[in-house]
Amino acid sequence: MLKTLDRAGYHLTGQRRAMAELIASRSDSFTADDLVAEAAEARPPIGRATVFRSLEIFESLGLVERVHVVRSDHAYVVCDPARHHHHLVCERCGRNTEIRDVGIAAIARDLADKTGYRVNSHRFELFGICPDCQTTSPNNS
Amino acid sequence: MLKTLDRAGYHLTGQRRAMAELIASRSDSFTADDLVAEAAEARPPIGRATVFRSLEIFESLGLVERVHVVRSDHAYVVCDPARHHHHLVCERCGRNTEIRDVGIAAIARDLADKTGYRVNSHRFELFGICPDCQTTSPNNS
DNA sequence: TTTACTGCAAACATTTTGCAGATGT
DNA sequence: ACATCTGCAAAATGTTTGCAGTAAA
Repeated sequence: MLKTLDRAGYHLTGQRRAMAELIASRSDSFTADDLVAEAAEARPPIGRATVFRSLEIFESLGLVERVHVVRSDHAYVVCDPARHHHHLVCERCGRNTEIRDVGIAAIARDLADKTGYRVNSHRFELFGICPDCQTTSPNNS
Repeated sequence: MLKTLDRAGYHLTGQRRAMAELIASRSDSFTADDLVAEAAEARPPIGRATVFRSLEIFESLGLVERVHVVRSDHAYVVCDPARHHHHLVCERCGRNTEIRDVGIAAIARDLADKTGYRVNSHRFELFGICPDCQTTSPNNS
């Protein structure tokens, strides 16, 4: 992650290292605000503005991605920037599973043919309940 | 559209009728703010708060849907509430083409098997350039 | 040493809310 | 008549920006 930042010409500041650590240690999705809260505790502490600025950079490098979580927009998830992929997010705990391409690209190509659109990108996100949450507390609609 | 509102027990006020008309006349995607501007001109004029409240209702009834347009979140598109579908949005003009299910459901089912998640919903959105915009002004990155 | 980065606090944009009065049923 | 709906303006969110100081290269 740091390597990606460095390679892109960004300074490796203490804050960005701390950000990378905070983000990397997350297996679930998180909001900018979650991060702001944690970041204030980090060493060195990271200000709100910097969190947003970093997220922007991280996103532009494909290290994190914004997903459209039900009932609360703008969550982020960690990504492997190298591969095209999609996300499967647990609606209960926020856990995120990265999905390799599974034939969506072919469907997109097919739709391009049928509609005449030139399809530049697509977004495929799945929401559900992860295995762990299915066993724990099966209550909750 | 009005019928759907009525059947759901909502009052058919002048504002809601006007909203329905504004929305129905759109073949492209629009932001809440677009609508606020138009709504102020409508008769009867519709206030900001009412636009948001109406959009919320319309969305809950499946009459419109929020899509995650690149470079500007929170656009809305008109929907057929009866059918499961996806959206293909033109990045240039905002035009929206509704896509019937094209095998995504099967993929989702397959992923549920592989990951152990109970998949409740998915979101599949495509972005590109519509046929018209491809011929008109082919400049613009 | 030079330019990028950071924090702060203020500015912004967007959406929500309380309340008194208007309106649909 | 009664509950719902509306507008307004204020408040709550969420994100961005200007600027003076700080730190990386």
